[in-house]
Amino acid sequence: MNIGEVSQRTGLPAKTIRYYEDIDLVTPQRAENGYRAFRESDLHKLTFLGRARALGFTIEDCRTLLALYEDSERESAQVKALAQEHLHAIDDKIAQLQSMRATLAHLVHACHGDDRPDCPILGDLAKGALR
Amino acid sequence: MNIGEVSQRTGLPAKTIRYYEDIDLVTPQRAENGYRAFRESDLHKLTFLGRARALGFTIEDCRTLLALYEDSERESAQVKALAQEHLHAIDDKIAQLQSMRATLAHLVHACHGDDRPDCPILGDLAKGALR
DNA sequence: CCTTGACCTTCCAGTAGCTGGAAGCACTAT
DNA sequence: ATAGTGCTTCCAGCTACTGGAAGGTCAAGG
Repeated sequence: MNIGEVSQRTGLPAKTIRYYEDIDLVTPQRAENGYRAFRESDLHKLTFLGRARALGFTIEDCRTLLALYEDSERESAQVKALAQEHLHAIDDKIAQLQSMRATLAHLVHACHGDDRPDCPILGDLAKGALR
Repeated sequence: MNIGEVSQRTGLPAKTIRYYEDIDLVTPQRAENGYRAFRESDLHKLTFLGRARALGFTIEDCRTLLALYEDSERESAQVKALAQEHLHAIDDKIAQLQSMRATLAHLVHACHGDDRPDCPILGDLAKGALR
């Protein structure tokens, strides 16, 4: 299977797939013409990676998950721990964004947004500044 | 005012302040010894930048906001539009994270997380893969 | 006067995770 | 033979910093 087909079937850009090879997440074989020759197992790994990335796992997390995935001796507790940690990170991020959102929404609401220059948004950003 | 004091008073790392000078967000004067000499107005700009960044505005947004801040002829509508656009971006991000969170929470919940290898988290990530 | 230590300077490199583009070979169809 | 697509490698760039090395400057203490 050439990279184009893999790209189509996984939904990952070819560039990304090459990059994943570069950082040793997949190691496709090579055809005689120098083209990458992907096996089904490579396709599965890439699908796996695509999903894990879509869930927001970092590349390094993905590497770990992939290793666990390939390790039939793994303890599911390890996977769960990693996922849970990531879940907390997501929660933190959501909380942070929501706090930003609240402040910003308040400011946007307060700004009349017309052709005059006075603007509570800028006012708030400059708070603490004398001018 | 030297960079150390500015750093303390704005809460921004000195490195960041130098970086902001590098990309022309602030242009402090120089003392004879080559040290950066910040005026009050630089401090205000940096405070402004710190707050805008804390609200998640990109550096380029900050540049625009700063220009509007300094422009007494501005129309507040421009500021409001920028803020609103950013608000939408934040909403999108929150929605995306919440969707991730839901999926992940479900998987975490489903995984018993013990010393056995079977793990619905890995199972789901591999979905579509035969193995 | 000299040294120590804190503070400042510049410059280079690296972070995460790709993405774009150039130059050039391989393959397919006409 | 040629055109067009797909593949290859390599280099650079993106965001917004951050870390570290090598070295100049300044104030205080002995």
